[in-house]
Amino acid sequence: MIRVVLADDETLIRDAVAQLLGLEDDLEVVAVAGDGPAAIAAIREHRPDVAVLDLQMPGADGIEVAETVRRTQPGCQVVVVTSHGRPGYLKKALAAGVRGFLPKTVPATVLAGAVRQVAGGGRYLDPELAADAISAGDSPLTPREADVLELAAEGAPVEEIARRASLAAGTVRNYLSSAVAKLGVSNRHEAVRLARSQGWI
Amino acid sequence: MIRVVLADDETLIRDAVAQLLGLEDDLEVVAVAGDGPAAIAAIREHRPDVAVLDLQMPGADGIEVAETVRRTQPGCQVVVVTSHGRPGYLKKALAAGVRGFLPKTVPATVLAGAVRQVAGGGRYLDPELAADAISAGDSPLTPREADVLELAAEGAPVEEIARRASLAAGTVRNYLSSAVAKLGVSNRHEAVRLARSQGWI
DNA sequence: CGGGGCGCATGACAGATGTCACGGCGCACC
DNA sequence: GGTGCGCCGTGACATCTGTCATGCGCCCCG
Repeated sequence: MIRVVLADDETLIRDAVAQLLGLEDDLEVVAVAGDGPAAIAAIREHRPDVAVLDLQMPGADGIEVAETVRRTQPGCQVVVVTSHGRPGYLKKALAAGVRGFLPKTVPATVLAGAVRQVAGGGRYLDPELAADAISAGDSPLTPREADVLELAAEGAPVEEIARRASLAAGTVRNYLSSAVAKLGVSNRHEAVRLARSQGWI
Repeated sequence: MIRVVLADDETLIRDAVAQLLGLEDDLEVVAVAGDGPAAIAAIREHRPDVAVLDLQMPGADGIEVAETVRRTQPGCQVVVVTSHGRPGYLKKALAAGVRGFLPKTVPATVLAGAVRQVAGGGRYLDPELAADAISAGDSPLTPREADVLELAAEGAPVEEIARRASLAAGTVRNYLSSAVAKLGVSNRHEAVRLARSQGWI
């Protein structure tokens, strides 16, 4: 019997997926959680074989939880499920020791299969996402460029970004400018959108 | 027995929720669909008592589907489920004849209860969302302001917005300026974010 | 040890944006 | 039949952005 802890912030989805996994003969959902910290606590307490984590959760996202789990409980394998299949997310997830990664667009049987796969020491990556991640390449942005672009994401003016990043306004403009150039777009907002879609910020 | 058609673009969620509803003694999921047009076709073919629709779907969103259903099959009641509980969405949904509206954060039992409620001719609105929608008030934006703001949402420059809206650049600036003033924010991007969060665009 | 990349900053300039004032047109409501 | 409001536009101005050139210091790698 494979013991599973499930975390997703949407109760309806959590209940439904828990039901669904519970119907499999060899799977048992031993606990569920609605946010990152609760997931960490549940995994610590119930010591499951596999943790199925939503990528987007309040408190701590699936990747942060995965990192904690890897450090504190190497025996627990992590599968991440997400609505947003950004290439950068898959890379970060793999770096965090995640063994399974799939979008919510897959059929239920695939999730069950992935859980079995990682429980047996294997891996399961969604082929589409894996192909995207490989072909997408790494982020061309330097760390500071990414920082600044992230602060620019909410439409804040340069001056406010500068304050929040403890930089001079001119420096912020330079970073934004080089990010825009690297991404081949025409203004900061398109740069934000592109970087977001790739999971670079 | 209440016959249900379920539509959601994420297969995993669709499968899971279908399972879950199917476990209820008095509910029967007679068809599922993964996008708007497929939902319309499935409802036309299977003539369910209740249609449970995700708000975000490719092709036609839950509200468009609801409008079609109301026109062509008044006997089929619609419940809309969403990840994004924007006040404006609830208003639009009610205007489209939707009888039930709830976020995906509710427990599974609530969804089943809502389905029964609307099947019996009643309504079910999530109390939180209903309160938000009432207190949020209507959009202060004029139709054209909303149009222009929507076109500005992707970070397009004024000139492009003007072309796409068939307006003079100065007029676009005026609309953006008045939208920014009405929303009490400091630039167009914050205006877009606020209007988005309220479901006004 | 000498590049080369990166972080940080300044200054200057063109172009885009936000603001304000103003005017005309059409429509609905009193 | 006026009065208001929304819609559409122009022009001018201050400010913000995007771009470019340039400089300094740091650290890593060959």
